[in-house]
Amino acid sequence: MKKQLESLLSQTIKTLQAQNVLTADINPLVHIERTRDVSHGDFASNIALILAKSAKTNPRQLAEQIIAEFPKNEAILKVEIAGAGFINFFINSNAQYQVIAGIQAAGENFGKSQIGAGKKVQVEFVSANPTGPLHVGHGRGAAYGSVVANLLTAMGFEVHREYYVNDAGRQMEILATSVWLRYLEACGETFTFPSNAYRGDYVRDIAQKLVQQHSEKFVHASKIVFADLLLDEPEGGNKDDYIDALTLRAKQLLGEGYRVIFDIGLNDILGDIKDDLAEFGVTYERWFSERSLMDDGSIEKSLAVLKSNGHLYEKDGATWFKSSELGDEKDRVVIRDNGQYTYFASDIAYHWNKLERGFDVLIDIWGADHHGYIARVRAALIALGVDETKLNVLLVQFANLWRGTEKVSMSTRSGEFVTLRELRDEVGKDATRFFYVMRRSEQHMDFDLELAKSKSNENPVFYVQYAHARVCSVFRQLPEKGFAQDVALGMANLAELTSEHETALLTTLARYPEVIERAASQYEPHLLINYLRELATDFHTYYNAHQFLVESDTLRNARLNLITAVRQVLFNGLTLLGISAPEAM
RNA sequence: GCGCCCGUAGCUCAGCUGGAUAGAGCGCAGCCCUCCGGAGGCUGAGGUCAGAGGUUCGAAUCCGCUCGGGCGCACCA
Repeated sequence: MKKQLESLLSQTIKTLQAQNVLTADINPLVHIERTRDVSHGDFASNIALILAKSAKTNPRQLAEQIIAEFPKNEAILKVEIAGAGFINFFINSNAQYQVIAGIQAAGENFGKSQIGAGKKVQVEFVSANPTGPLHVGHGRGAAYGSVVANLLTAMGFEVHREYYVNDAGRQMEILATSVWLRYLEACGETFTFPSNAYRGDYVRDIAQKLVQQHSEKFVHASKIVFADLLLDEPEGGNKDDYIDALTLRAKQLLGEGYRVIFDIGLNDILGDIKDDLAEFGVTYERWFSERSLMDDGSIEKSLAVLKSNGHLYEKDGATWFKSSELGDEKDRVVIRDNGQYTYFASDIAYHWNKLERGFDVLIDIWGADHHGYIARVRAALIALGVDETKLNVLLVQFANLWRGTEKVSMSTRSGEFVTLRELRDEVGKDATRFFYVMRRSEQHMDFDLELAKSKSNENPVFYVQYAHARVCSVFRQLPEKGFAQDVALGMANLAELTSEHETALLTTLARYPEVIERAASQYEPHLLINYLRELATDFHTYYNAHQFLVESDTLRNARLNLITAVRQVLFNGLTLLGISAPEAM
């Protein structure tokens, strides 16, 4: 309906241009919006206000002319001018009922479109280092990314979900070293655990597996391991230098064995992350290995291109990228003075690789603490000579956990962070996903565990799911009362749905495709959440005000068709969110 | 210090790319209710949209400034 009005309106504009009422050179963005107040009709346009100036007339007069030329249409009851020059459209009530048939016909496809047909979108999200379990910060990115991907899929895009695995680099080496040290402890060696190593219990668990699989094969006496090392930070040294030195020592002592330990750590943690995300309803088409970019020469190749384009230089033994010339605040190192690539170097290669795979749109979902990274990645893409406008970086702010009025303290340093798995175990998948995407992603959010768990109307997840269950409950009672649904009879008598609750529901249902399109195109899943809460509210209000299972066969079946449509839309929306639509609760 | 994000009811948050009287939930005040699931219903109070400017027919929304909060400014990822 909205689309129809928009196209009729732009037709009208063209007509007026042909009549020289409006100049031909303007090409206004015709925009129809739903009214907030019923006295303003169903839809409204501000087009006259926008064009009045260029038409050298006043808005109300222009609106007059627009209405005069507006094509006649059966669905439109009347068109009015209001206020400063708004054009209000009143829809024929018969047209309002069509949404029920539309929902029935489309079923699970209601709300989907083909706007993105033929376009490939890649969504990269989470991509946490496999150095430990996912925590609640990653959880928000996971929920957000997967819903954005679902929304884009519903718009007809070919969506490719990807997790970039940092399976190379210093952090992973520190993990491997940490595993080895815990392994040594398990084998009876005693020493002071480095301050910069990974201290989580999961490291001990992995070390234990190492013991089981390889017994004492990798044991070296702590005397030798720690011989002639630098000082650790608590002793007045530098913790980074210390752990790097220890890693080097590990490689020397272990030889090939170092890689075995490294891979055990990597595979164990990555496996855990994969399970965790799968249980959270988050799936990927591909887990992209950073190491593969080193192995196949991609990093070398992309740096070579940068070099030949004159964007690299040497300074202090390191190789720098001149990102400051391309919008970044300073230049960045791509090869360290010890010859190792920085994380940024592989990221350049990775983003180049993404574009070479032919995606029309790249979406990167990052934690908000990485925002400083955007400029340099963009700079790199420009320097490589590829279309950097395809890259969209979406930032997700952190979530604070609350238990009622108590803030749950989290500090990564002490290892006392709350994991995503713990959160899911306590709150459940549905509520976790719902709460994570309930707020705009770039908004800091408070996540109340007590509220998320509560079975009451204050809990929005419960409220929405309960609306779905309630419709199902009505249908369970149908045979108990000796009735059976007659869909055709109901469709033929939709005109009996005349109460304000019913017309409100009809409008809300009709809005669904618009909401999905907007949520998808702006990457804002919270719009869908808000919509579902409104739909649930409309339904509960209706439920409280009217008996559905009335004696009249025509009215009863009309109402059953309406609530069937409600159930379908609730189901479709919840499914896009990756949340279940229970039939009873 | 520089950069990015944010500031809307007591609290948590919406606000449809600049529109009509700024909304919802919770909380608060009052009233009603014994009906398909009481996991109710109705009404009300509550706002300098952080502040002061600018852009225009029109600003919570756009632009520059001030204040306040978060984050980032590595040869870490």
